[in-house]
Amino acid sequence: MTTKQKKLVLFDGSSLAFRAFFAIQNLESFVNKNGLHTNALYAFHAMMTSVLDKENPTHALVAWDAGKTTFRTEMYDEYKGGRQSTPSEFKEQMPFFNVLLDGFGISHYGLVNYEADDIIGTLAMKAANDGFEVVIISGDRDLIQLARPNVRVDITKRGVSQLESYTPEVIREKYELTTEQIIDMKGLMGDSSDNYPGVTKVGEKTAIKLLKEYESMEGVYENIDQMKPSKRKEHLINDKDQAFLSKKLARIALDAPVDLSLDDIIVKETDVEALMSFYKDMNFNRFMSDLVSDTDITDLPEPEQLTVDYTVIHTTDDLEESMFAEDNQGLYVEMLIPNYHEGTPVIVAWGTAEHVYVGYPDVLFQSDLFVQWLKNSEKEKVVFDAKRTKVMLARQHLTFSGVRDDVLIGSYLLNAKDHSKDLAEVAREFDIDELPFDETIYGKGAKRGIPEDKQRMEEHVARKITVILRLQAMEKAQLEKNEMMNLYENLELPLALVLAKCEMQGITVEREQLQAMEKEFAIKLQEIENDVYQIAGHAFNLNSPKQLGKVLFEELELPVIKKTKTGYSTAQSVLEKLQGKSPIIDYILDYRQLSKLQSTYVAGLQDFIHEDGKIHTRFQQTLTATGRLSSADPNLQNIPIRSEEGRKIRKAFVPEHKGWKIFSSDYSQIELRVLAHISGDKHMQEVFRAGDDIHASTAMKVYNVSRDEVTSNMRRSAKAVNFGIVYGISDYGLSQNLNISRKEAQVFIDAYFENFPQIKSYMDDIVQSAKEKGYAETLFKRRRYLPDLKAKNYNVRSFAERNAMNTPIQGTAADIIKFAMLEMDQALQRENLEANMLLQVHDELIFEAPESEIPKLEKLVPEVMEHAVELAIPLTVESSYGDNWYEA
DNA sequence: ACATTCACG
DNA sequence: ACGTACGTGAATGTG
Repeated sequence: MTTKQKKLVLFDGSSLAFRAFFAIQNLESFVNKNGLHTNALYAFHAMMTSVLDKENPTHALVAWDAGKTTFRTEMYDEYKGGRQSTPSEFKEQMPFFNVLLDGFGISHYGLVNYEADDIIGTLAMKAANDGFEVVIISGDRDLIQLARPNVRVDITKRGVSQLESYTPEVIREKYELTTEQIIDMKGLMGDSSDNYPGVTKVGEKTAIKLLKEYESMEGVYENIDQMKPSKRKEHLINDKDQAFLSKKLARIALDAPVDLSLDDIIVKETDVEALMSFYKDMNFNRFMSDLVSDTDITDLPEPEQLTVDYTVIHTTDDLEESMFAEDNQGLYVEMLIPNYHEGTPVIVAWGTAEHVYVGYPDVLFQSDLFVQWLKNSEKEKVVFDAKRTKVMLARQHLTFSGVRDDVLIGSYLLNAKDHSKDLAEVAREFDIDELPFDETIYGKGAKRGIPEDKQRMEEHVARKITVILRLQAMEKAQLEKNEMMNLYENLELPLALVLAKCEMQGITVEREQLQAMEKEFAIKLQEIENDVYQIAGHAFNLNSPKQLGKVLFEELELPVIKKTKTGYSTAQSVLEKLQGKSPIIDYILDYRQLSKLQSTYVAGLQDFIHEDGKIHTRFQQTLTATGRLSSADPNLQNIPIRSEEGRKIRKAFVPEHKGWKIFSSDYSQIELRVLAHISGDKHMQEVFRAGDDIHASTAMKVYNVSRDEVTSNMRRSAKAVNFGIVYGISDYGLSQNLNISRKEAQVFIDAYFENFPQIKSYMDDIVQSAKEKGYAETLFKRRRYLPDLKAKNYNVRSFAERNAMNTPIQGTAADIIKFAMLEMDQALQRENLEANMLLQVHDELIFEAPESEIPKLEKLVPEVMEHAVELAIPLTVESSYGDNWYEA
C-alpha cells in the first residue's frame, strides 16, 4: 500500500467566476425567487463539482482578486484599464461564491495588492517543493507559465465544463517553447485584455519565431543589431521599453506575502446543512437530491429519482391487450450500431409514464397483438428518432404507423446541436440527468455489446420510455412558445417518414461499372506514381502530405506558399500556384484527383452495395446547424460532377428496373432568390422576375457597363461576389476565391454594396437582430443560436456574424426543398405514379420512373417545387432525365 | 483521436 | 492585431 499522495487544487476564482457567467447566456431562466441571477453560481458550481470529483484533492483553495489596484498598477497605471464595466447581473452574484465554497469545505483567499494569479503561483511553488501534486484551474491562459514538473495547469475551453491540460511537455509541443519563454512571449505580444502593449505588430506567431531564434527577450535585444532592416526590427527598437515592462507585468509573483500555510487549506468535510440552505436560496433543487443521496440524511423530502415500474415480457403468452390500450405510449427499439440499414434490433420497450413493458424481438415480433399495435395509426406513439425506428422495423417486415411525436426532432429544432445518437445526451439538454449514457450500459469500441447483466439493459430501455415521455411534454411546450409548431408538425415530423421511404427504396448501383473503372484508374495511378518518383529521385508515400511536403519544399526547394500547424500545406490551391515551377506539380495534381475518386467513390461505394444491388444512404435530419440534411454511409450528396473523369461515376447509378429512367430537377439560384426575397432588394427581385442572368446583371451594376459590355471575366467575378454575399462576405475570402489581393476584393465588395444598398442594410440588420435575440432564424422560424456574436475574440465573433448572415439564406432554402419533398411524396401517391423519389442534394431532387411517366414528371415535379412556398419572386426549376445519373 | 485534403451544394 | 469565405462526409496518415 502506498500512502496517499498529497494533492492541491488551486482555483483562479476571479477568472472562473467570470467565465462561468458567460458560459450560461440564458439569463432569464437562472433567477432565484428573490430575483437574483444565478447563472454564474450555477456554472461555477458545476465546474467545481466536476473538478473535485475528478481530482479528489486533499488540499484546495480558491484565490480571488482583492481589489482594483495591485503592484502592477503601480508599475503601469493603464494596467487592466479600458475594460468594460462588470455587468450588474454578475456583480450581484459575487458575495455568494464564498457561501458556496464554505458549504463545500473549500478555503478561499484574497490578498491586497496582489491578483489571484500571484496567490496561486506562490502556493503552487510552496506545495510543489513539499512534494505535492498540484493542479491549477483557471480561465486565463496566462497561468500556463506556472506549469512545472508536478504542477499541471488546466485552462477552461468553451464555457467552463471542458478543460485543457498544460504540462511543460504539452507547452513544448504546442508552442515549442519552455515555460519561462511563455513569459517572454507574453511580454513581446502584450495583452489586450489586461491592456498592456508589448511590441507593435508582434503577435503569438511572431513572438514564438523570435524566441525560437533568440531564446529570450534579452536574447532578441542583444542580437538586434544583426537583424536585417525591416518594419519588425523598427518596431522592436521603438517598443523596447514597453516590451520589458510588459514582461514584468506578465510575470506571476511566486513570492507574494501569502499568510496561509498548506495546513490551512486542507479540504474540510462538506457542510451539508449550509449547502442545503444555499441550494434552497438559489433554487438549485436538482443538487439538493444529489446531496441527499450522497449522505445519510433521512429527514429530508424524498429525492426525485428516475425509478421506473416495468415488466419484462418473456413469451407471447405474457402479452395482453391492456398493454396496448393506452394512447400516447412511448416506444423505443434499441440497436447497437448507428447504421440501421444493417443491424438488427436487440430489445424493445413501450409504455406510459406509469408502467413500461420490455421485451425481445424474437418474442414480440411474433405477437399479433404487438404487430397490430405497431401498425395501427390510431394508436399514437412517441419515439426518439422516428425514421430510424421506421426503417429498423420495416427491415423486420413490420409496419410502423401512428407517430405522434419524435423527441429527437423536437430537441434538434429547439437547439440544433449535434446530439443525434444518444437519448441521454438529449435528456441532459433538458436537465434530465438520471438516464445513463448508452456507452455506460453497452460499452464502446470493440467492447460494445449486450451487457452480461440483461436486467441492466432492460431497466435502461424502460427508463428511456420515461424520459421520452417527459421530453415530449417539455419540448412541445417550448416549441409552442417559440412558434415552431408549424415547422415541427407540418414539416420535420412528416418529412422523417418520407426520408425513411427514400432511404429504404435506395438507388441501384452497377458494381461491374465501378469495377471496370477501378482497374482503369489503378493503372493510371501507377503510371503517375512512377513519374513522380522519377522526378523526386526516390519513392515515397504520395498520400502523405508530410512526406510530399518534404519532397517539394526541402528536396526540390520549391517556394513555401502556406503552412499548416503541422507543416507545409500541400493543398490544391497551393499546388496550383506552383504550377510551371516543376513538372512534378501537374503529376501530383492529377494523382490527387484520381486517387480521391478511386478511394472514396470507385472503390469506396462498392462496399455499400447491399444484396438488393442498391445503396441505402442515411439522411441525417437532426445534424446540421442550418437545417439542411446530410447524407452518410455513404454520402450520396457529394458524388462527383465538376470534373468529367469524376462525373463518369454517375453512370453506375441506374434505375432499378429496365425501361425506367433517372429523373432530376433542381432549383436554379435558390439561395440568391431567397436573399432577394428576405432582403427585399428591389433590383435583385427585378432581375429574377425578368428571368435575367443574375451574375451578368450583377456585373452590369458593379462595373457600370451595359449588358453586351459584360465580359466573361466580369461575370465570373460577379458570380464570386454573389456567392460571397450568401456566405457573409469578407475581403479575405473573396480574395482567396478570385486569387486577387484583399484590396481589390474590398473594392468589389464596396461597389457591390453601393449598388445593392438593401442587401447591405439587410446584412447589417440581420446581425444586429441575431445579437439581440441570441439566434438567427429562417423564414419558417427555424433557429440557430449564435452566442458567439457576443464573443470578445474578433475571429470567433466574425465567424458568428457570417453565420448570422448565411443561416437565414441557406436555412430557408433548406426549408423550401423540404416542403417540396413532402408535397412531392403526396403528389406521387395522388397521381398514382410508380416513380420513386430517391435522393435530395440540397437544391435538387432525384427520382427513378418508368419512361412512360417522364412526361408527367416533367410537368409535375417543377410545379410542386416551384410552388412549395410562395415568395416575392418566382422560384424556377430545371429538369433532365436519362438512362443513368450521368445522363440525367 | 486529430489533422489534412477534397468531393458536393 | 487578428486570420476567415457558408454547410457537409470520407479517406488517409500520424501521434
